[in-house]
Amino acid sequence: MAGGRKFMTKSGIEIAKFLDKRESFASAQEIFLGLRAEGRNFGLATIYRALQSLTSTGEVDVLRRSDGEALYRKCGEDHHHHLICKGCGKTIEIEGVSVEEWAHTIAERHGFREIQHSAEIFGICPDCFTQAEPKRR
Amino acid sequence: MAGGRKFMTKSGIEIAKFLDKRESFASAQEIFLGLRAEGRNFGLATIYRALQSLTSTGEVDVLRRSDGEALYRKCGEDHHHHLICKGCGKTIEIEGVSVEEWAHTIAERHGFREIQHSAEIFGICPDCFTQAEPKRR
DNA sequence: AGCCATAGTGAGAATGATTATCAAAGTCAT
DNA sequence: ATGACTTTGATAATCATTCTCACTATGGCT
Ligand SMILES: [Mn+2]
Ligand SMILES: [Mn+2]
Ligand SMILES: [Zn+2]
Ligand SMILES: [Zn+2]
Repeated sequence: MAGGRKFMTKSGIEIAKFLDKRESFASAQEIFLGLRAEGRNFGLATIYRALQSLTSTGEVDVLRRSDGEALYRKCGEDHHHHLICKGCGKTIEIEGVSVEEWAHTIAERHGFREIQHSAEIFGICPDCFTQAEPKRR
Repeated sequence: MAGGRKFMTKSGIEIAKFLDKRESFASAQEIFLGLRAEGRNFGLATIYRALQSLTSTGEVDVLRRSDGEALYRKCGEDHHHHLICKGCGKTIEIEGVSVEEWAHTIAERHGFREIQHSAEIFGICPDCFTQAEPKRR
């Protein structure tokens, strides 16, 4: 299901590596600044291009922040959902057999085909709950 | 859970009525043009303001299109999810006891508090599947 | 009716993420 | 090295959303 691995440019590989080191979702702008902070300057266009390529193959997951900005994360190969801390952004990959069944059952009941679904959980992680200050954004 | 009904301006009521007549999600821009087509001109600022108020009370649901644009819909009072046709936009409100349980279980297992969740299903409705041409966008 | 305080409106400017341009720089087989 | 092709990135263009702020509508009061 993880689309045929696509060719990746030199920059694309760097950007994928950068995402690999992050545990949380990051926006294109954050990636841009994060790489720059490491001394490696890429153009924004290059970053957006790489991100487009990476998401099209499923190598990178994307979701939308409440303000509409797109967030990217390098994830596991297989289908999964996310548990995300609203405080620090910590992200845990989760499975959801019951969700898969639910989506399938509902869709079938209404005669829908070519089904997709989204399901994410947001909350405050234990660290952020005890600490006054969340670690990061 | 449906927040204390908030005061609504005259324009806000009109905009809520407009959404009431629609079965699908609509963007702010579509609402703007739709109202204009009915001869009633509202400023975009007014529409965005009303939408903000309506979503804050939970009277109107909001979700993000894949391109990031926000979509709004007048929905039922109680908590629910959506089954949305990718062809015509037809939207069906669905319940998901199993999803509620899943979210709760996962969150508890990882010690997360203040839980929220999102879960939507997308597909092609029977009408759009048989017809060559989807009705609307 | 006339006056005044306050809330609501909307044209237009500002913001900010994303995309489009396109010329310059890199790659690579011959 | 030459030429064909790909990649890059500074910059401009888009476009949804928010911000400004002068103007209008409303409602209480005399
Ligand atoms: Mn799933
Ligand atoms: Mn639910
Ligand atoms: Zn946290
Ligand atoms: Zn349909």
